[in-house]
Amino acid sequence: MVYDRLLDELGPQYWWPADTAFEVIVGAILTQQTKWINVEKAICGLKEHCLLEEQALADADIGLLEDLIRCCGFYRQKASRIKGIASFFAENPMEDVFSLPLDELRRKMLSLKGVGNETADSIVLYAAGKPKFVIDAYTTRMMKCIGIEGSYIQLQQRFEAEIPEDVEIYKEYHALIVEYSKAFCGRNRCNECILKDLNENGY
DNA sequence: CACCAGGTTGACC
DNA sequence: GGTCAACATGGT
Repeated sequence: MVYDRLLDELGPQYWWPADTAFEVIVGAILTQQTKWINVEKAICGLKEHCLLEEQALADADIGLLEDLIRCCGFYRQKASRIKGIASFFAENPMEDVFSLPLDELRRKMLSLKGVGNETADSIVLYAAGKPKFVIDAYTTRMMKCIGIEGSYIQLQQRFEAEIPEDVEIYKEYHALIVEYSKAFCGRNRCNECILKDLNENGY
């Protein structure tokens, strides 16, 4: 299995690095098309200003937010989006929202501005701890390299059908694919070994 | 200097 | 249903 090989080669990644579920959610928006190192800087600044909390972030000055997250790019839309999402969770306690059935929770997250498929699944998996496999650009490219193309949902269904429905495995596998791709794959092609392994030994 | 990073949205077909 | 420009900074 590719999962076992990646785990063996790279070791556990322990994603998502964050102190709280709310930090995961904010980070999920900030990391869109952005290197994690820049997200860490922004998270750090938000923490210094005690803004990594639902009500505080919801009430924060938009100009201050823009300054604090400028290093993440798309800073104007991201500032208004994390503020909007903070307002939602200030009104709807996370514990209540996360206790919704998985599909309902996912739809609820998708209804928030700034939350698309990947971000919704990152929140469901890494913040709420429920089994939804996250498909990102690296995963999409890896699949394309072995001849499998499809919509986000189609790729996700394929993964979820191939591997055990286990939150810890979902978390690690996605993280491993990202780290492996960053280390060994080019922009338009994947490492030959993993492709061969995927074809011959399965996910 | 060109290219890309752990995407999403709204407009349009 | 799908495609596509726009969104923006920081590092190689």
